[in-house]
Amino acid sequence: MIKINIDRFGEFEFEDGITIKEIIQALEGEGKKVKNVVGGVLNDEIIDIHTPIKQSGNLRFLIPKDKESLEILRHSLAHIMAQALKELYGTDKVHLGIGPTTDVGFFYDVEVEGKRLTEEDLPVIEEKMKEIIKRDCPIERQELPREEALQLFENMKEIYKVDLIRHDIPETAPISIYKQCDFVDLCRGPHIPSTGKAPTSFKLFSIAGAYWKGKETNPMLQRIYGVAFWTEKELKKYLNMLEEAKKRDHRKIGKELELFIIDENVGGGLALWLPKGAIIRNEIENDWRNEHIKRGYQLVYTPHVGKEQLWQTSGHVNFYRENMFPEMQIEEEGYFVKPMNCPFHVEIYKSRQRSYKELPIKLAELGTVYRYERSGVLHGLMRVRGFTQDDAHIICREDQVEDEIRKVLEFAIETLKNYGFNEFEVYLSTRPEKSVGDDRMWEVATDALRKAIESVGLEYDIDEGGGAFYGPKIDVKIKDAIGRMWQCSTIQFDFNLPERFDMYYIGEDNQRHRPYMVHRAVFGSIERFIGVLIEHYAGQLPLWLSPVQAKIIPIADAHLPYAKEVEQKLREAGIRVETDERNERMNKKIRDAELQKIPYMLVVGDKEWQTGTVSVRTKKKGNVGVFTIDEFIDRAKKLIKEKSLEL
RNA sequence: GCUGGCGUAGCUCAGUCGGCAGAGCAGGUGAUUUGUAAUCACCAGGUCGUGGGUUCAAGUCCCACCGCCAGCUCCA
Repeated sequence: MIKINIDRFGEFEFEDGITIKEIIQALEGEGKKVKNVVGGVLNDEIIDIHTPIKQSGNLRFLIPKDKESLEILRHSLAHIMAQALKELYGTDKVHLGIGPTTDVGFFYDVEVEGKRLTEEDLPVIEEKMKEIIKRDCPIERQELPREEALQLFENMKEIYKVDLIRHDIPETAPISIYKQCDFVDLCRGPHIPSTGKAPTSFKLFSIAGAYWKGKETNPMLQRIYGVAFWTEKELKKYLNMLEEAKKRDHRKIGKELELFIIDENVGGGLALWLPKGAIIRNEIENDWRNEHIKRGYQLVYTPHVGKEQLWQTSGHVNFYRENMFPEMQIEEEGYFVKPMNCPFHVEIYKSRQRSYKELPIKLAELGTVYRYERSGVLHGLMRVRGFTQDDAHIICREDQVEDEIRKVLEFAIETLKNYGFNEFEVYLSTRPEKSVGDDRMWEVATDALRKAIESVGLEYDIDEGGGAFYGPKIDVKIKDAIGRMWQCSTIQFDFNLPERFDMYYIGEDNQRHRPYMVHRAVFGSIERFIGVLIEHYAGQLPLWLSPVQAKIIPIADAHLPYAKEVEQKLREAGIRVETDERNERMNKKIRDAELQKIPYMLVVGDKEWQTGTVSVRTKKKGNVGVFTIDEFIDRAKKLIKEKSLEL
C-alpha cells in the first residue's frame, strides 16, 4: 500500500500501482466531484492519468487551465499528429522519430516513404487531427518487457523506435507504449485521457529538416512543428505575437530606416552601418564610455590581429580554432584576426609589473572581433561574423572579488534598465566536470557571483555544471516588449588565462600572487544589442537614440526661410534636426516623418512664423500644441539628457 | 555546412500553358502652394542572381554555382 496526500482531498491509502484514473473513480465512488482532470503532479513530476503510481507522496490534480497540463496536451497532440500522418499516408510508410513538446507547442520528426511533405500538406494534416480529436479515442498506457517492445516496433517497421529502444532507453527504465484507436507509439508520456480532451486550438506552422538524433551523419527526417494552447484565445495571442515579431524584424526596419545593410559584396555576417544607424551606435558607445569612466574603468584600444604565438599562449589556437578566421602569413609569421579581446588586455596588464595597490585594474574596450560562423546561422545583426563586444577585464585580488562582481552586476542591470528593459532572467553557471583552477578559487568566485545576484535582489536559476571550463559565470537575459528573452550581459571568471600568461601582482608580502580575472560585457555585442533595441521599440527608438530627433515641416514653400531659421536654432542646441524641403503637401510630409519614426514633427506655417513658435506633433500623441522655439528646445534637451523614454 | 523554399527596376511585388518584361512606392522634370498620415501629370529606370543546357522561341523547363529566408546543427 502507498499513501497519497491529494491536494484539496486529503490523505488516502491505495494499492501500489494505482493510476490517477482509478483514484478518481475511487473518489467519485465516495460521492466526491472530480471534474476535468487531465493529469497530475506527483512530487513535482508531471504524470498522466494512466501511469501507475508506485510511491507515496503528494498529488495535485491538473485541469486544463493549469500551466503544467499544457505539456500533457502538447505531447498528446504530437501523437495525434503522428496518428493523422499514418492514416493519411499509410501506417507502414510513416516512420516516427521523436515527438516532444516545445515552449509553445510540439513537433514530431517523421519520415514518410515516397513522399516529401510540404507546407501545403499541413492543412490536410490539421483536418485529419481534428477528425481524430472528434473520434475521441481513449488513450491507454501499457508497459512492455523490452524484448516484446522491440518485436512490436520491428513488426511495425518503426526503425527509429527500435533504434531508441536499443540505444537510448536505459536498461532499467520501463518501456511504455500508448495506444489510441489503432495507433500505437513508444512513449514515456504523459498524455491526456482521450483524444477528445484535446482542443482544436492548435496550428501546424512549419516543416523543416532535422537529423535523426541531431547528428549530421544520420538521415534527415522531416520535422513538423505545431503550436498548441488550451484555448483559441491563447493560440491567437501567440500567433499575434509572431505577426508582431515579423513587423518588428530589425532587418526589415533596418532597411526601411536606412540604419545598416549587410551586403553580399562585402560578405555574410558583416554589417555596414549607414549614417543613421551609425548615429544610434555612436550614442550608445559614447554613453558606454562615459559610464565606464565614471566607474573606474580605463579605456584601451587593441589591434584586430595578433601573432599566432599569442593565440597559442591563450589556448585559442587549440581550443577555438574552428571559430576563427584562418591564419594569415606575414613575413614568415602566422597571424590571426582576433575572435576575442582578452589576450590583448592581458598583455596590457603585463606591460609592466603590477602592485597590489593598483588593483583592481579594469580595462575596457569596444573591441570588434571576428568569428567564423557557419553560413546557415547568420541572422541580421543578431548573429554575425564581425561584432563589437563591449568588453572589459577586471583583474583583482581575492579580497576585492565580491565587491567588484556586485558592482558589475549593478552596472549591467542599471544600464539595461536605462535602455527600457525591466525584466531579467539571471543564470548562475557553476563548475563543470572538466575544468581548470583549484577548488578554492571556484568556491570564492561562485560565492561572489551568488552574493552579487542576491544583493541586487534578482531571482536566478542555477545551471549546475554549466560554467565554462575556465570559471563560473552569470548570464543576464532581457525580456523585450513582446516577451522574448535575449542574452546580453555576462560576467565570467577566468582561471585559465592568468595561468597561461603567468599574470601576477606583487603583494604586500613582496611575493608574486596570481590575480583573479573576470571577463564581462553589458550588451554582449553592440550589433546584436542594437538589433534587440530595434525590435523592442519596433523602430521607435527613445529620443536620445533617434537618428533624426525632429523634422521641421513647412506648410508651404513660403515658410521655408522660417523653417531653416528654426532648424538652425535647434541644431545649435544640439538637437538632430532636418527640414522637409520637398514641394509636397504637409500631410505627405507628416506621413513620411511618421513612417521614418521621427519623434518630433514641427509644423511651421504663417501662424508660427508670426509668433516665433512651432506646432509640435509627436510620434506617440499626435498634435500636442504650439510652443515657442525656446520652450521646445528646453524640453527636448532635457529629455535627451535624461535619456527619457517620454516625448 | 545540411534540408527545404525563394532570387524579376533602388524598394515591395505581379508575370497564366514556354510566345513583345509589368505595377505601386522611391527617383527625375513640370504644374500646384497646401494646417496634422499619401496633390496631379509626364519621364527615366531591367544582362529577370551567375554560368551552362533543352527549344524555332526561356523570367518561365533542366543542371551547376552564388546569395537570401526558415529550420537543423553550432553557439569557447
